[in-house]
Amino acid sequence: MPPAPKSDRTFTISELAREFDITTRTIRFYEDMGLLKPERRGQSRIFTAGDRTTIKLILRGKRLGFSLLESKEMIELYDPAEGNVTQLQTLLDKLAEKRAILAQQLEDIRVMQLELDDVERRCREALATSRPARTSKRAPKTKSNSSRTSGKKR
Amino acid sequence: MPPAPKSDRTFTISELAREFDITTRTIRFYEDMGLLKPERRGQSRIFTAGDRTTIKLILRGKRLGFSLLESKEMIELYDPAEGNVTQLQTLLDKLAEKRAILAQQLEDIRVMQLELDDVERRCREALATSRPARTSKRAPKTKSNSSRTSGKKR
DNA sequence: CGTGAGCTTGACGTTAACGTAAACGTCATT
DNA sequence: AATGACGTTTACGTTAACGTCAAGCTCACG
Repeated sequence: MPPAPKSDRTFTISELAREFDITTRTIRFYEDMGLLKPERRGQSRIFTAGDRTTIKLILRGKRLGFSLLESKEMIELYDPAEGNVTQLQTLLDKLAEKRAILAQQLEDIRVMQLELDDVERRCREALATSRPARTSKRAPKTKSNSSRTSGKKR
Repeated sequence: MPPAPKSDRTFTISELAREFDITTRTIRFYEDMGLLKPERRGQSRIFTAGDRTTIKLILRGKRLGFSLLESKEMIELYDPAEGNVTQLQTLLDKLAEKRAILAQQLEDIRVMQLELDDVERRCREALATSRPARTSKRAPKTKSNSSRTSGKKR
């Protein structure tokens, strides 16, 4: 028989666990939550490429701080299971909602990056002035002072 | 007496709670976690502008899925309290760590946005073909079929 | 003076997202 | 036939981040 087309590949629970560096318990938990619906080969679960994708989506959601229910919502948006056809407008609304969240996150990240830039800059300055400057021609000069020893007594 | 410079303004717990739409319980919890260190006026807590900023940082962290401990770490990076001066290299390492996380989040958001674009596009297509098209000249045509009713029996 | 608004400190309850352990089934191999 | 390597279910435990009382101070106001 022909070597089953790659798209039909199935996975065991431990294969997926290894691939995504999660435990089998976690995968079973996702099933309990209704996020995965693997078929059964006797007792054992058989996962499809679709299940694998779902796990990817869940983990991406987690990296952005989404709860499992939020991820579930988004996955259901993406995969309009049943009856959703009658709810196209609702779907568009939810899409806008999610977009708003992502936009806020983008802004939050942007600001955080700027702040990290600032911290790093000051940190490098401190390094440069505390050490006699490696190849620099400028004398150490015992510059003003740490400039970050402001406030916060105690 | 002069009307106390704005930077010296202090806040009560409920003022901050209202401003950020969180409960006083939450603020006290943040204090227990060591994130806030308000002074005391007798029994009552007196919050400074710095405390207010800290709350802002915490909430921004939460929007990105950071735990309180993670936010605390970042805040401590930003506000090198004590002894950190000796750990400049460690600080730079942690900065790089945080940057990596933010970069991953940016990528995650980018992909999600693309996916939402895709869902929305198909959604609008479905709307256009299901309704007879408002000002269109093209006949409804009872197009192929929903094209999204693939797989997933049951 | 008592009453309400706002503050305090416990201390137990709750939810999400798993961890962990027990007890068992099923093969393939030794 | 026993030993692993893998799978299963059931069920209680754990952590984070608060929620939700309870009981009590304290101060201005009518």
